Amino acid sequence: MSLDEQLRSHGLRVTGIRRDVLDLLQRSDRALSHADVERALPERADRVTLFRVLQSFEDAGLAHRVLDVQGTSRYASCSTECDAHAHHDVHAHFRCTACSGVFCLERVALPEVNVPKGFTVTASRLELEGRCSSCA
Amino acid sequence: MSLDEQLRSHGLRVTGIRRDVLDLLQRSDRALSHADVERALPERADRVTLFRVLQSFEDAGLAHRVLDVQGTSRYASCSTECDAHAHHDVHAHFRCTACSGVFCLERVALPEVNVPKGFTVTASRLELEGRCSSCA
DNA sequence: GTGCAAATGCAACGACGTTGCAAATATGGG
DNA sequence: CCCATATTTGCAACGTCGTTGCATTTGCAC
Repeated sequence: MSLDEQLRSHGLRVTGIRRDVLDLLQRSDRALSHADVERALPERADRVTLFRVLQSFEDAGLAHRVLDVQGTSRYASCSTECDAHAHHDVHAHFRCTACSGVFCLERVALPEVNVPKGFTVTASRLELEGRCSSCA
Repeated sequence: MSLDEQLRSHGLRVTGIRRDVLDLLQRSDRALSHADVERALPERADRVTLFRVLQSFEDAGLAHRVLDVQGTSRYASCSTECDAHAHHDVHAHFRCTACSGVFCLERVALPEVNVPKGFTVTASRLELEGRCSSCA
């Protein structure tokens, strides 16, 4: 499916910036921060616009947000199994403490955990930390 | 062990602010943000000082840092099994998406995960998300 | 008590993220 | 193809979190 089709099929209008950002995310092997995107974009885009584009992708289910070791948001394009309502809880992540990179890993079966009385769990993820191959 | 003894035994000088902050952390059932601490403190303390106090606690192994759903740092006092060098990788966490609260949970046995070639894992945690009892 | 290292307070700064508003643009209907 | 309109973009301003540098104060060892 082309970039334009993907955007439209998720209810988003097609614009140059959205096309460029989606392309970037899909080519990347890791989650990209707002700053990464700004740097890598073929043509300058307003900072605020990028925040909004990334947010629209998350709302539409085209990308999902994940925090890096510093607490900054990064975005990765969703695999096809994601949809707009349940695309937060299928990933395991690896966070590099050196470069702050975030990588999506395979799905894993997660252990059961007892949560305190009255708590409701909507998502659970396994989060790994360490050094990625570039920072080893 | 008294607050003062705990501070001293971790190589920290005893000051009023440190005592107050450590007391707060140990009484709390959840991880506290810098802003939480600032608000709850018996007497006004400089913002920067609080950041440094919390950081010193983390460095000394008296508390550990954990990010909430918004990516803001929160601190929780360490259990006795923590020490200055390896107190990052023993917890499972629950993050409330409503109030951004973070709660430390019991230890769990984590599943093995295949990481890409060249990656080194130094810590792994199970992270749960949902609503805490106060926000249900 | 005295001296020194450490802790505190203050000012300034930077990154990240948000909001409001005006101008530009994508898209559906004629 | 053009028009009307809802969306998107750009810009300015703002807020929070977190850091750094420096002067002052304070804990603590002697």
